[in-house]
Amino acid sequence: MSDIRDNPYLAHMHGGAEAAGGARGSEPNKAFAALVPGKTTAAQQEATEDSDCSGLTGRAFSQKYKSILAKRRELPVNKQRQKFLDLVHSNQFVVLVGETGSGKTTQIPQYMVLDMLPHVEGKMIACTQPRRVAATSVAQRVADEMDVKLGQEVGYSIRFEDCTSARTVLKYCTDGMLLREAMSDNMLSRYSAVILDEAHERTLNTDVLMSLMKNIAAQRLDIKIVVMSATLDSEKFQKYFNDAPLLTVPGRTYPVEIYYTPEPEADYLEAAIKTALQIHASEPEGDILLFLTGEEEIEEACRLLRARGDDLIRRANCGPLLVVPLYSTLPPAMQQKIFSKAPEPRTKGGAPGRKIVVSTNVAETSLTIDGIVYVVDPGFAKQKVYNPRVRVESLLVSPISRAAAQQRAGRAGRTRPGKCFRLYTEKSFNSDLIEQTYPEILRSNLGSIVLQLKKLGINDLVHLDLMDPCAPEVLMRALELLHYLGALDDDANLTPLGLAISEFPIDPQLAKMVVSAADYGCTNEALSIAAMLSVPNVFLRPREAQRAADMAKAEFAHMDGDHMTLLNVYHAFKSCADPTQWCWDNFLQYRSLKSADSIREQLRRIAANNEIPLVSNDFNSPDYYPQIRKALTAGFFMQVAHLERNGQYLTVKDNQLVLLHPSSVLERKPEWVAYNEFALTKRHYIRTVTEVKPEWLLDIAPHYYDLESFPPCEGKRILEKIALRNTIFREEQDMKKRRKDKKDRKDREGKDKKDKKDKDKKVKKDKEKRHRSKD
DNA sequence: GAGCACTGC
Repeated sequence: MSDIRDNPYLAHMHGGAEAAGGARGSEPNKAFAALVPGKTTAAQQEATEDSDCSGLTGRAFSQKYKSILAKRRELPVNKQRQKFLDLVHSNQFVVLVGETGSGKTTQIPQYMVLDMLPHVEGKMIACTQPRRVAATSVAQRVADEMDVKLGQEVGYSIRFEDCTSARTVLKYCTDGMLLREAMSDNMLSRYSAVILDEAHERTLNTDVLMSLMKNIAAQRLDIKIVVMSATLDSEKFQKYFNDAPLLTVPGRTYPVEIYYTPEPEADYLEAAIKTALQIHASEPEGDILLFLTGEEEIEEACRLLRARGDDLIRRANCGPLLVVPLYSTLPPAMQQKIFSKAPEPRTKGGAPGRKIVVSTNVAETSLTIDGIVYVVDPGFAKQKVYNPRVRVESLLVSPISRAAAQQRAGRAGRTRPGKCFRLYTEKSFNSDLIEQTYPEILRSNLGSIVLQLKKLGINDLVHLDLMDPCAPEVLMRALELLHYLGALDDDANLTPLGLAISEFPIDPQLAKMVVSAADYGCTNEALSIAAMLSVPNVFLRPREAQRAADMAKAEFAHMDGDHMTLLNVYHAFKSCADPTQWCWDNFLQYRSLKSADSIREQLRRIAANNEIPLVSNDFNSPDYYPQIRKALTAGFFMQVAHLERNGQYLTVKDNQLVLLHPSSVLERKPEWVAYNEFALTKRHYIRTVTEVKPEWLLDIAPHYYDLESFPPCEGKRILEKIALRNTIFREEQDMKKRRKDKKDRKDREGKDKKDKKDKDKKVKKDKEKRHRSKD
C-alpha cells in the first residue's frame, strides 16, 4: 500500500484538510473530509463523486469518468441511495430486491465502499456472483466507473485468476471463491462487508455462503451483509436474515405481453415449432427465442424449423429465416452465431428476415441476446435430481417454476416491448407450476459440501441453519461416504486425511484417489485422471461421423478400461504439436482438454503445497497400470460392480442391475469393475469403467468390504472365498514365521551359549596372561 | 449399443 496519508479518504484520521490537500496541491477537498465511516449521507457521497479528483488514487478524474457518472446518476438505485445508507447504518443485514436494469450490481458495492472506507483498516468489500463472466465483466465496468485500473483498487477473483492487489478495496468474486477463502479464514476477517448478489438463483454455493455469513455475522458485529435478489420472494430472505429490512428498487425493462394456449399441448416440441413459425408468418419484425431442454432436442428442432421455414417462405411469401442452436457444449465459434443479425429481405422492400435462437436454459440467466422480441416457452427444462437411496444424481426433464417462466418472459423485453408465448394454459401456470425452482441444495449429493462445512468449522450439521434445510437422508449419505473414505472419524470430525481431501476442489472420491496415489507411487497419473474426470466429456461423436469418431477413440483405448484411456488421451494431448488441429482430427473436445490441463495444474499445486510427493512409477514396469488402478480403487471402492453368472452387472452392496455404458472401451466384461458415474436414463448404465481386482477391494477398503455386514450376493461369496484364502495364507505365513522365529531363537540361544563359553574362556586366558605378566 | 440443463472451487 502507498502512504496512507496520500489517501484523501482518510482525511478525517489525519486532521482532515491538511492530509486531503496534500494529495492534490493546496486546495483541500471538504467532501472527502466530511466522510465519516459508517455514517455517510447520499449527499456527501455524491459530493465526493462530483469532486475533481479520486479519493482512492489521488488522481484527477478523467473526462470519461464524468460522462459515466452522469449515467450512473440516472439509474433507479441512485434515487434510493439515502434510504439504502440509512438501512445499512442501523442494520447488520439488508435485503435488497432489484429487477433487471436497476443498477444494483454496479452501484451498491460503490456506495458501500464510500460508506465504510474499508481500506482505512486494511480491509475490503466483497461482492459475490454465481458466475465467472459476471464477476469479471462487472469488475471491469466498476473499475471504469471509479476511474481506476482493473486489478488495482477494484478487482476480481475467480478460479485460475486472481486480479487483485494490495490496493484492492472492492473485490468481485464468484461465491465459490469466497467459500474457498473462508476455509482458511473462517471469519472472513479481511472483509468489512459482503454483498451476496443474485441470491435468488439459490445455487449450492450461494446457499452455503448465506448460512456461513449468518454464522459469521453473529460473531462479528462489525461486518455488514447485503443480500441482493431479483425476485419478489423477499420475505423468505428477510426472515432468514433475522427479519432484515427490505429495500425494493424498480428495474428498467419493457413490458412483455403474455399469451397462453387455450388447451394443454400434447407434444411440446411440435407446438413450439408451430408457434415459432406462426410468429414468423404473422408478427412484426423482431427475433425469436425458443427454450428447449437439451442438445439433441435443439438440433432436431433446428432441422425442422429450417425445413418448414423454407416451405413457408415459398408458400406464404415470408422473409428469410436464420435458425441458430445454443447450448453450453456448443463450440464457441458456433455460439457466436446467436449474435449475428437477422437476414436481409430477399428482395428490396420484401418481407423482413428473422433470427430464431433455439436454446437451453443458458439463455435464461447466463447469456443475454439483444434484439429478442418474442419468447416461446414450452415450460420444461432438464433439472438435476438426487436419489439418496441409490446415491444417484440424474437429469430429468421437468416443468419449470413460475419464477423461471417469468425470467424467460423477461428475455423478450430487454430492448423494446415484447411478447411471450407460453405453451401451457393459464390455469396450469397458476395451479401446476411451483412458485420457485427447488434450490440446488435440495437436489444434490452433498458429499463435497459436507466436507467443506466441516472445514469451515461448522460441525453441528443437524442444526445447520440453511434457508432450506436438506433432507436428513441426504446428509446421512454424505456423512457415510466421507466416513468410508476416511475423511471423517467415528465422531464425524475431520481427520488429517479429510483435511487433505478438502483442499482439493474436486469430488471427495477423486481427491481421495489423488491423496492415496502417493502410496502407490503414481500421483502424477492420478492427478491427470482426476482432472480429466472433472471436465465435460472429451470425446465428440457428431451424428454425421459416428464411425470415424469411434475409430479415433479406439486409438486411445486401453485394455484396463476407460480411466486409463483418458490418461492416454491426456498424455497424447500434452505431447502433440498443434492441440487445436490435433483435437479436431481426433474428434476430441479442445475446450474440455484445455480445461482439464488448467485443473490439473491447480491440483498439482495443491498437492505440492500439502507435501504430497509428485511421483510416477517406471512406465515399463508391469506394475505401472495396476498401481494406478489401486489408487483408483482407494477412491472408488464404493462404486464397484460385479459381473454375475447371468452376464449382468450388479453394483456392490446396493445390488442395482447395471449395464456397461456403450461408450466404454471395455469390450470383454471383466468380473469386477470400478465406475465413475451411475447414469440413470432409459436403462441404468455405469459410465467410465475400469477393471479392478477383488483382493484389492479387501486390502484397500476392509472397513467397507466388511463381509459380516455385506448383503448376500454372488460377489459377496467370491469375496468371502478370497478373504478365506487370504486368512489361510496369512495363517500359513504366521505359522511359518512362528516356526522360523522359534528356530532363530534356538539358534540364537545356542550361539549365545557358545559366545558366553568363548568369552569366559577368553576372560580366563586374559587373567592368566595378566598373572603371568605380573610375575 | 447411447447421451450430455447450467454453474462453481
